[in-house]
Amino acid sequence: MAAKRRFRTVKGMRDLLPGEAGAFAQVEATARRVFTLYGYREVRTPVVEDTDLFVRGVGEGSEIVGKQMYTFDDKKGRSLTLRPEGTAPVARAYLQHDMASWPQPVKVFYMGPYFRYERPQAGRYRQFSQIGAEVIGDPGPYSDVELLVMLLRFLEALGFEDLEVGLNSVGDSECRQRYSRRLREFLEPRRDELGADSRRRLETNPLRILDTKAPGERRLLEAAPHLREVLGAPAREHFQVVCGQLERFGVAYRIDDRLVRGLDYYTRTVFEITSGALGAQDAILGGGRYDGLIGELGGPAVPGIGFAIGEDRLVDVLPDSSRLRAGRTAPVCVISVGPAALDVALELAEDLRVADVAAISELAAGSLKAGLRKAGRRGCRWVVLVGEDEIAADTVVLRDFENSTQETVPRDEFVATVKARISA
RNA sequence: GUGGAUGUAGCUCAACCGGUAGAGCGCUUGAUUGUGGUUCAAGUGGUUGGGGGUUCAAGUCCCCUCAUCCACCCCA
Repeated sequence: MAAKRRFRTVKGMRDLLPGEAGAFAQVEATARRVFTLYGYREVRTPVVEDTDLFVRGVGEGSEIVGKQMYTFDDKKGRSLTLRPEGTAPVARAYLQHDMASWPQPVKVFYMGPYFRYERPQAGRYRQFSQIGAEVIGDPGPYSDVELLVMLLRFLEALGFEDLEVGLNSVGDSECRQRYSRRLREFLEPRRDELGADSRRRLETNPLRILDTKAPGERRLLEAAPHLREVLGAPAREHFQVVCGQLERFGVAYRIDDRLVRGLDYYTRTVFEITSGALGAQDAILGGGRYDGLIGELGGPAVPGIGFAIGEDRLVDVLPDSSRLRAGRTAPVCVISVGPAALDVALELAEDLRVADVAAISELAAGSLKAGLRKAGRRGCRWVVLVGEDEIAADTVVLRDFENSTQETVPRDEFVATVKARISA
């Protein structure tokens, strides 16, 4: 390698170059538009939080808290953490700013970078982008439905068609405890059929055994008791309303008994949307209800529900229609023929921008030929040319690459002419 | 944290059984005077990820290391 000691991105982190960054911007703009349509408002919380917020919020038993956090001490010895997820910070903000005194429920959305120290892989980075939304303060199932419908609307707006919506209910904490006990009773006698990971989880978090990928364990679990069979009446009714309403709104979903999520705060409704076009990390979004989280953080018993979209994964499988609308450079390129017209070229480009026409100026070109070649490669369709002749005649040349035609127009009319040609 | 694969020019790749690197794309310039895309020509570009070893000789074999990718795990 020519430059062996050149700096590069840190492991698990990446640069988004113009093409990719354009797709991200497109996705974010769509999210803002659709979520705003549903009455959600954007919030931005800090990237760094008190470590304890995640320990308490996400759960000590979770893998995230256990081994994936970027945690460090600041100069005063406070333990801080780069946020690994977005719900706990929003819940914190809800309490800190007493949003309980706002009209309930509070509906917010947010987007930005998150950090998890994991081994990078397809669709998994140490810094990744999430777009999330939360509804805090309504315990009812209709909020679940509206949130899911909004999500589908958003994906539809981006041109997605064949996505799998998985749905389940993990019940309230009493149901979960009851179920954990049953599952343990069922699996304990078959302990030696389980892998090391699952055996460990048998003690710590039996529910997580459900989403194992090991074929042998999956077969074993077919005979296991179902989570939804032990749901208490309130959780069961909640889930029934959610399912019924989703059907009413034409949302195609699949009930997935094995769908349990890794963050400890989830209760009742949980969901996940996957894409077959991704690799092993096929979840492009996941979420659920967290009726106990705010209480866990020291607040009142306020229920909530939300989701997080893995923007990197979403962009990976973004339909071409959305991708094309992203990118795009300026359609007009202003070239000076020879150095004598540089100042005029600069001025002409500025005239266009003042008139709201995106223009790129080609000021570094050597020959006119080189300038035209660059304009073409940059994807510009029109070129405005000025040289000594044009300055003398007070005109500019407007060339149309697509039709290989050009016209000479008076300088004081060129902006209007360019606008007319572009919109034609 | 565990396992597998791969590291040769800015990018995508080639180099038979070890004989001191090559193509395409890109970039720059030119094909008469101020006109792109196609074509043609020339130029640019590499201590073969790094270190050590074996050998007369290593991109090629061995060891170490680093990085990337994929999977487990985890989850968005």
